[in-house]
Parts: sequence; C-alpha cells; structure tokens
Amino acid sequence: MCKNCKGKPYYITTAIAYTSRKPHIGNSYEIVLTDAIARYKRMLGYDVFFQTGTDEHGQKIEIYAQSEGCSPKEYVDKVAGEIRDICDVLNTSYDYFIRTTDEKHEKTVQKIFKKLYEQGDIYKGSYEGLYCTPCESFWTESQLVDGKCPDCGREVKAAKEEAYFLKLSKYQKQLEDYIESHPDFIYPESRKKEMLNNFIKPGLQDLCVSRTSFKWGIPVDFDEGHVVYVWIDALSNYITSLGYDPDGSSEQYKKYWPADAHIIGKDIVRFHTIYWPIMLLALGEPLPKQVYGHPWLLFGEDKMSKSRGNVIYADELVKLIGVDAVRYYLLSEMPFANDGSITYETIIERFNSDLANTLGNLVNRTIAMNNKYFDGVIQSPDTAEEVDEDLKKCCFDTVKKVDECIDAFHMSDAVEAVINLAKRCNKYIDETTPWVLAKDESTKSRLGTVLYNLLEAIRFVAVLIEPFMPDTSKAIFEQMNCSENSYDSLESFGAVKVGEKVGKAVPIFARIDPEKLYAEIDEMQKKNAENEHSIEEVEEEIEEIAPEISIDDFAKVDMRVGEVKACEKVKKSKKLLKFDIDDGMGGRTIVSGIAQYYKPEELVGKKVLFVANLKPVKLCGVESQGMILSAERGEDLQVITVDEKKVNGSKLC
RNA sequence: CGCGGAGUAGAGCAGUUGGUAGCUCGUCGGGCUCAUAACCCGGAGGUCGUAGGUUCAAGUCCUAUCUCCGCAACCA
Repeated sequence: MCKNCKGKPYYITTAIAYTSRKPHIGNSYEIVLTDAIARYKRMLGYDVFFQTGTDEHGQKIEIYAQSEGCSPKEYVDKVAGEIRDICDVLNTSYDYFIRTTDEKHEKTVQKIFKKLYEQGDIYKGSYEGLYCTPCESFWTESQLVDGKCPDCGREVKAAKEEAYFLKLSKYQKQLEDYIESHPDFIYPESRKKEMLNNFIKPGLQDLCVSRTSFKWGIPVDFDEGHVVYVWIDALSNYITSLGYDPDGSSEQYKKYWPADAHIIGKDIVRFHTIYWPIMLLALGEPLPKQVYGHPWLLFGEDKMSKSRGNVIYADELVKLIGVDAVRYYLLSEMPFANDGSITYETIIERFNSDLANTLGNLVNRTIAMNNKYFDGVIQSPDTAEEVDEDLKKCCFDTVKKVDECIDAFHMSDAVEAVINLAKRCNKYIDETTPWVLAKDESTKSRLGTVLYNLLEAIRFVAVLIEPFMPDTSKAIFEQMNCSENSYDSLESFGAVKVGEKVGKAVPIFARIDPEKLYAEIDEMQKKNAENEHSIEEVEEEIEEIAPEISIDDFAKVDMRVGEVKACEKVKKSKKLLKFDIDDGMGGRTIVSGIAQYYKPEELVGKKVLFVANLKPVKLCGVESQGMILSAERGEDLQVITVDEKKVNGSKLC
C-alpha cells in the first residue's frame, strides 16, 4: 500500500470559473473530476489542498452588469454565489474557494506585477493599430470592414495605446526545455504536441498584460489608468491563495507549491502551459508538476447553449436523480481524451444498469440474505473454496486497478473497475447459491462463509467508491453496520466484524422509470422558460443601427450585380469559399467566409450583390477582390440574390 | 504539403512491445429465485474507413487515399 504518501502534501486545483453566467453541467464536470481525485488522494493519506474558485474581472462582466442594471461587484457576487452553490450541491470537498476580487488576491497580483516590471520582465510598450474611439477598440488592418471599424462602421485612425507586455520570448527556451524534460507536464500527449508545434517552436510573441480600455480589473498601482489584464490576474490565483508574496511567502505556500495538478478544460491549455509557467519562471518559482486538459461534455452532438434550449444545470439534475448519480454519470461517461456526450437516454441507462441493478441490488440482496438466514448476525468464515479465493483476488486486483487509473486521470476506467467488482460479487452469489445452502443445516456454516465474503467484498466496493460517490459509500457502510472504511484496511481481506448485526436492507438506488423522468424534465424546462430572460437573449437581439452617414459616405461604396460562374472551397480553410464572379468587366475573384452555410454548387448561376471597390486582400493565399453581400442574424446567414435578368455589372443606387 | 488525433458488431467504447477480435448497453435463447421484473450463463451480430506493401503471422508496422474531430489560420 502507500506508505510514503502519508502526510505528503498534494495540491490540486480546478480552473477558476468565469463569473459571466451560471455554469451548465458540462462546466461542472471539472469540479467533480477534481474532487474525485482529491478525495482519493486524501484517502491514501496525502495532505491534500484542493482549490477552486471564480475569475471575476474583465470587460465582459462590466457589460453584463450594465445590462442587468447593477454594479460589476454586485453582479459578480451573485454569479459567484451560484457557482459556489453548484459546487456544494455536487458535494465537492474543496478546501478553499478563491475569488479574484478577494482583497488578498488583488494586493498580491499588484505586487507580482510590480516585481516583474521592476526586474524588466514586464515593459511598457504600446499597442499599435487602428483605433476606433467610440468603441475603444484596436483593430488590425485585416479586421477592418471597408477600411472602417467592423463593429460600428465608423472611421478608425492609426493610434497607439500604452500597454504593458510580458517578455515571453526571454523564457521560451527554458520553457521548451522544461516541457521536453518533463514528459508528463502536459497531459494528454496530443495537447503537448499542439502547444510545442503551434506556439512555442514558431516563437512566442510578448504578451499584452494590461488594458486601459476598461475599469473592472485590478489597477496597476504605479500607473493610473492601467488595469491588469486577465492573464496575470487569473492565473496567479493558484499561488495568491496559498500566501505567495514576492516579499516572503507563507508557510502554507512553501508546503503546497508547486501544485501537483491543475485540472483545466482543453480550451485553456495554452494559458496554463505557456503563459503561466513563464510567469512562474520570471518570478523564480517552481512550475506545477502536471496540467491535465480534459475534454468537453456535449449535449448529444451539440454544444450546450441556452439558445438551443438544451442546457442542463447540475443542480437541476441533482434534484431529479440525486448527487451521487450525477457524479457517477459525469465520471463514468466522460472519456479521457475525447469529448463526451450527455443524453437523458444514457443517464437513465447508466443509472439503472450500473447503480440500481448491479450495485444497489447487490447490496440489497446480500443484506437481505444475512437478515433472512442469520437474523442479521455476521457469521465467521470457516470454510474455504476456490471461488472464495477468486473473489478475494478480484478485490485486491480492483484496488490496484483503481489506483493506476486515477493516477493516469482515466476516471471512467477507475469507476468501471469498481462496478466490475460488484459484478463479480453478483456472479459469486450465483456460483455459491446461498438459497440452496440455506435449505440444509449441514451447509449452514458454508452459507455463513459465503455471506461473510460477500459483505467483505462489498466493503471493498464501498471504500473504493467513496471518491466518486461519497454519500453512497456512507449509505453502504451504514447498512452493513460497519465502520472500517479506511483505505489501509484494504490491505487484507477480513475487516468485517464477526458477530455484529447488519442493518435493515433498504434499496440505495431505486430504478428510474424513463417516462416519469421525462415528464419531470418537461415540467422543469417549462418552469425555466417562464422565468428566463437570459443574457444570451440580450445578445441575440437585432443589432443596433449604425451611426448616421451622409449620402456621400454611401456613394463611396460601389455595389454591383454579378453572376457566380464558379465556386469552390478554398483549400485548407474551413469557412472560405472562392467565387469566380462575372462582373461584366472581365470577371473577378471574391472569397467569402460562408462555407458553413452554403455548398459551393448551390450558388453557381445565381446573381449576387458585391462590393466592387473594396481593397483586395489575400485570404488563405487567395486574393479576394470584393465582398459578397449577405444578411446575417445570429447563427443564420443568407446571401442576397437578385433577379436573373439583371445585367452583370449593374451598379446599385 | 501548418500541427495533432480518430475511423473496430445496432449504439457507445477497449485493444499494451504484431501471434486465434473484446467490454458495456440493446437484442434473442436458457438458468435461478436471495434481491430493485433484478441476478447468472449462452447465441446472433464486425472482411477492425479504403487500396496496396512488409511478415510464417497485422486492428496493431510501412505507403497511398477518403472521411470526421481538435489546435492554428481564417469570416472583407
């Protein structure tokens, strides 16, 4: 067993959740996954520190707060509360919940920023680009529409914004060496290759770490007007909470840092394996041992979103099927490297098959037999047969298997291993046929042995399942009237006490009736629809009318009718279609990013409208000499077509 | 030729260093009755994306090709 992990510190974190809105169940996977690992390590004897929390700054939050008519702080308090509630509803055992609006965090971030500035790793530079004053935004040449701001259509002017930059390039080599020499640092492997090949090897660009365009952030204390931009603020949560301080860190920090594992979504691997390590290198602190970028949980094939009406929230699902069932589902259904998918069908399937039939029924029938045949009194195991040895072996093998799986973050395999042990127990019952043994007084002692072995094997199950389903583990121990739930007790077979009386047999998981569940879901969704006026809806409202322009402004845009002669996908691109347009003037090529809405052949022969005097640009290597007009609303897009008889090249007026 | 991953029974997935193709759910048949119409056993169902090649032997190695996905690029 694990002798050298007793009392050893183990620091594990989730990413901090952005407080823009209530997270759906896909977002909640991470905290359950991390919780299971934390609980397991605790059981092994590690001195675990498990941290989660919320990321609460940024322009987006400013905007959301405004649309809700409250201050950013009020908004963030509300959402952070919801997020914390979900963590609690999911019975997660975090030791600390950090908020980036905590005073201690803000103070430390300012110190970190200053330290990096003073030692020259952060320098003041400027963000050069084309600036749209009303929008307070910078654009690159290629982002402009008609040479104007793509957001509001107004003029932009070349401008510089002061900003602070972190010298990533300085530490590039050091980071690359670290990644190469620590093969487990980025996990899974494919993510590591992505980072190395796409970002690090081609060369890192210095990172902009401050903004002046919004206020809701941690102020740079030595330069008024500047606010620390997301990276340094959010990422440093992992150390500010522990008491890191450039002027001398706390004992707690020295004990737990570096982190053993950062559990994060695959979308933010880049920040955690490039920016964060470089910040730490610059600060002279050790790097985290491992970063696991887990996959996403999708609804069926689709991403979850309010506008699709397929959002499932963790707390609602908990109301329907219970905490442990939700935890079990998330852990067992999510593959290790690919995205998982959630459907009510599979939820029911897994619940009924694994939890009710296999596990719940096993406990129920075993306890019931003990009561029925021995009035609940646990008998001494006096006989031994080959099947018994096989059962014991399976118990020990399962302990080992679970350990290996969790170390490799293969949670679904770990969970499956425990369920397989329960299956082995069910088989054991069939092999030993206790009901036959009960008929004859001469086989009574064998019967007692069989039931003893079953109880002990179930005890193994109950111990091993604690990290995944803590309440269920407890419930099993209660029914067995047993308290020996330590991991160390799994070193040998036989901790169940002879002579004790088991409790009453009460089903732990009642089978789900699919129709009943669907009815409940319908009702819940109806209720939600009634009191939902979500932020997402606000976003999807029709766009505001752009500022007024004069007839002269309009006259600058030369729009013409053209006929699509040919159309094909631009190689190596996802969204681009290349059009050959007959413009009545010898033809031209236009590239348009509408490949996900149209198949190339659909538009051939159609007369379309295009902007004829737009400055040509290259897109994915193809020169585009104009812009095809289309109407867009949310996820929907349609190319504007005109009457077949219109002459190619006709000018719009 | 930007980087990487994946294509295996109706569905969802395993298949380590090449050596008789497995698991879960579903389905069909059988057994049992302690238990939550549950549990146990067995059957059917796959030319392992396609085409070549290496080998005594390939899902597993090599080459080509198709399709999907992730990251990057990109939405004039």
